[in-house]
Order: sequence, then C-alpha cells, then structure tokens
Amino acid sequence: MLDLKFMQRQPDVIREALKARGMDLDFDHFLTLDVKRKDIVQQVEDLRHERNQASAEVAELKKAGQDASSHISRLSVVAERIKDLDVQRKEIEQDMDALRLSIPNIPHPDVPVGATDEDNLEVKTWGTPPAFDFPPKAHWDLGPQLGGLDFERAAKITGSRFALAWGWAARLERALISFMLDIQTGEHGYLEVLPPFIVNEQSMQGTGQLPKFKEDLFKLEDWPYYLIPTAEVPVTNIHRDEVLTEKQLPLGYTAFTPCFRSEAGSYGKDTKGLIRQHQFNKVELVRFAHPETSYDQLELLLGHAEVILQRLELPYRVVTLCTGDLGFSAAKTYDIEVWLPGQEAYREISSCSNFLDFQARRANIRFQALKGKKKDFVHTLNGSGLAVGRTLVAIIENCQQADGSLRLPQALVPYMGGRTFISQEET
RNA sequence: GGAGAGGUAGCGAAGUCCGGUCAUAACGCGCCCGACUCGAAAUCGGGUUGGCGGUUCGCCCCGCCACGUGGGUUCGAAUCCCACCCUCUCCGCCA
Repeated sequence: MLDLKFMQRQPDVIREALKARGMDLDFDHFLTLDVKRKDIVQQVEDLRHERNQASAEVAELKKAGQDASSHISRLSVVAERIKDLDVQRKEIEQDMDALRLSIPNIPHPDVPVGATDEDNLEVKTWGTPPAFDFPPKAHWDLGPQLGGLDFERAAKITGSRFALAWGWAARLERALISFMLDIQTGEHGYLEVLPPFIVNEQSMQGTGQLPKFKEDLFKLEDWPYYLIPTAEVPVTNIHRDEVLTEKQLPLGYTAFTPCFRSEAGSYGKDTKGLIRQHQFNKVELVRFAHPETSYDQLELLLGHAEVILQRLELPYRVVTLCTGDLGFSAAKTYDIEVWLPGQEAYREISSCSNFLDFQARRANIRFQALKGKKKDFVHTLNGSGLAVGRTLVAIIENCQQADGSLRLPQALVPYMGGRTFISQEET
C-alpha cells in the first residue's frame, strides 16, 4: 500500500509505475474519488463542530437548570444531516480502499523496464557450469532412477505437481534444511523461527497476497484461513500492528516452512519434476530495516542467499527483475538462478526483495525513532535462502557422475551421516 | 462444545454500575530533554498517540475522528442496547 499523501502529490509517478509494470488501472478514478471525499469530509467536520459546541451548551444549560429544548430540536436536524453525509463518505472510502489495495509498489529507478523475464538484467555470474563427458540427465529421470524420487506414487497419493521423496532424497532434503538454517543462524545472525503454516486473511493482506492474488492460494474450507505460499507471510506478520524500537533494527528472522501454491495460470509449465510443485520446502530470510538502510540490507540479504550456493559449489547467476516481472509488493528484486545441466538453463532458486514501507503500511509495522519522537513505518525485505526442492534438483543434476551416481558437495557430507556418494545400490 | 473474565497510548492500568470539565486519557513503567555529577546510578523538573481535513515546501496553528470491530438509542456514548471478532481462565475432547 502506498502513502495517501504521496498518491495525491505525485500522481505522475504512479501512472508511470503502472505503465512500466504493464498494468491497466484507472488511477485517475481514485483521485476523483479523493476530491469528492475531501469535500464531504469538510462538510461533515463543520457540522460536527457545530454539534459539539452546541452540545456543550446543552450540558451547561441543564446543569444550571435551564431549558435547552431549542438547542436540542435544532441539533436533531444537524444530526440527521451528519448521518447522511457519513453514509456517502463511507461508500467513497470503501471504493478508495479497494482501489488502493490493488495499486502495486513503485519500482526502484534501477529496475529495468521490460515486459517478461527475458528483459531481466544479469548482474553477475558465479562458478562455471560443469562440463560432462556424457549427456547429463534431468533430475526427473535420475531422481527416480536412483530410487529417491517417486512422482507416480505422489500422483496416486494426491495428484499432479506433488512429489514423494524417500531414502537418500528425503534425507538430503532434511540435510539441506539443516545446513541452510545453520548457516543463516550461525554465520549471518538470523533468529530461527517456526511459524504457523496456516494464516488468517489479515496476514495475507499484510504482505500483499490478498486481495489481488487469491487464486494463487489454497484456502481452508469453512475457515477464513489459508495455507502459506511462503514463510514471508507468517514471519513478516510477526510484527503486524506493533511498534519496534529503532535499536532493534535491523531484525533478521529465518524460517523453514513448506510452501503451498495453487500455481493457477501455470498449466503446462514445468510439468515434469520438482521445479513447480503445489508443495515445496523453503528456508526463508526476512529482515525488518530502518528506511535509510533498506537497500544496503537488500545487498546483504542477497549475499546471505548466495553463500549457500557457493558452499554447495553450485554455479549460478543473479538477475534484477524487470518491471514486468517484478512482484506486486516489491520495489526491487534480485533473483538467483542456479544452473541446471538437465535443462541447460539457469532457473530461479531464490528471490530477494525490498518492499520498502509497502508491506509495513499494510501490516502496520512501525518503529519508534530514538532521536525525536516520530514513529515511522519500517522497511521489510525477504529472500529465499534457499528454495530447498530446487536445491535438491540442482544437486542431482550438477553432481551426477558418468555411472549415474551422485557425488555430494563436501559441505553436506556431515549432514548426510558422512556419506559422500549416492548410488543405486545404496538405496 | 460448556462456563466465566477481559480488550483504553510503547507496556501495564484507572474510568464503565449513575451518559455531558476522563481522552493529547488518572496512576505506574518505559522512552526523550534538562538539572544535579568528573561521569554514571539514584533523585528532581519537563516532555512523550495516531489518522484525516484546512493551511503549508515543511513546522506551528485551527478543526474532525479513534476507548476490540460494526450497528443502534440520544442534542450528546469509553459509559446504555444489539451483533460480531479476539485474548485469557476453568471444564469437556484430544496428539
């Protein structure tokens, strides 16, 4: 949600942002409503002022034991008029609120203007894609072949876009979660959080999933609750309707959670393998920052996610999302894309964003400044550190050997009970 | 599912029975400024809600709103009435 004053004073910035994002939204209608609203507010306030003063006189008169009936009869007319205007005001404000919740964040000037992910800007690359002297397999072949992944049984248990991992793959998924959490808590100072995986509507609205993206969510029947699409939702909402102190900032939380997404609108995309699932595991990083430092915090956050891939010796690149690819609530997002030999492509494995005060205003997360007495909205950031399922994919595809076995990255060996290789015999 | 208690500023809490100097809201804590001090603690003095409208570059100032949420009664509601939400305690159920 954007600041109302900002919307009133800089409508051109909004119009430009909407255009850059390729959104067709009638922002001028919002401004028209605002003018109407101000007019009514002024009338109501004048009438209320009159009523307040006269009511005080009534009190005086009654206390003095005098007759106040002329005041009272006059004011009953005023009261009626106020009631009428209030109804009008409320209707306008409801329309404005609905519109306001559908206006996305303003992209940072660095964000390239573009329509699709092809317009994203490559910022850096790390590592080199491994050279194979045999045709590398995709994880959806190799995983089942090594006995760790079973998509057919998952389809039986639930349906498409679900996976069953067992044996070494289940263990590896758990190892990755522990590995990631250990680094983020032990080396980067994050506080580990285990939040609810089901949240209410206010939380979804606080981080921007509702009301616009309802179709992407799984909702519980007969409950006003949703399965979380990312830990960003419960973790950011930890401080909803709270006032933090400036001393607490920046605040960093990390959480492992499963994530649930309906993947509406992605029919036919990535139907094979683990890439696009209705349920996947993720270790999330969330930061609450002082407004002045939030872009430094974004660079820091990005680094925290990158470290994981570096330790796992997985080649990747970093891109800045273009305006057309940028999420609704974000002002700037870096995607980390890991190299997948099976697809000969870089694929998203982490998304690190600065939301400025956009989420904080929706969720009402403020901080008390040390000097001066002002309260202000914090800036929120989050990033995957990392998507666990996709990391598993990257390991399977990058670490495969000619004989069809996997050679595990050194960093994971302690987490795998000392095991260095995965081969068919072992499962 | 049953019974009870509660929701007021950053936190705790008074006020609700009996509607009108109790809402920038008593009192306490925290925080900020100042005094004392070499400095600090302690002590003392002062300050400390947010949103909207008018005005403004911004501040100040003037006004309106907000006592969980939404309605109702009334000239006037934290206070009376109705509905809903949430929290806590006990009982039941339960991994």
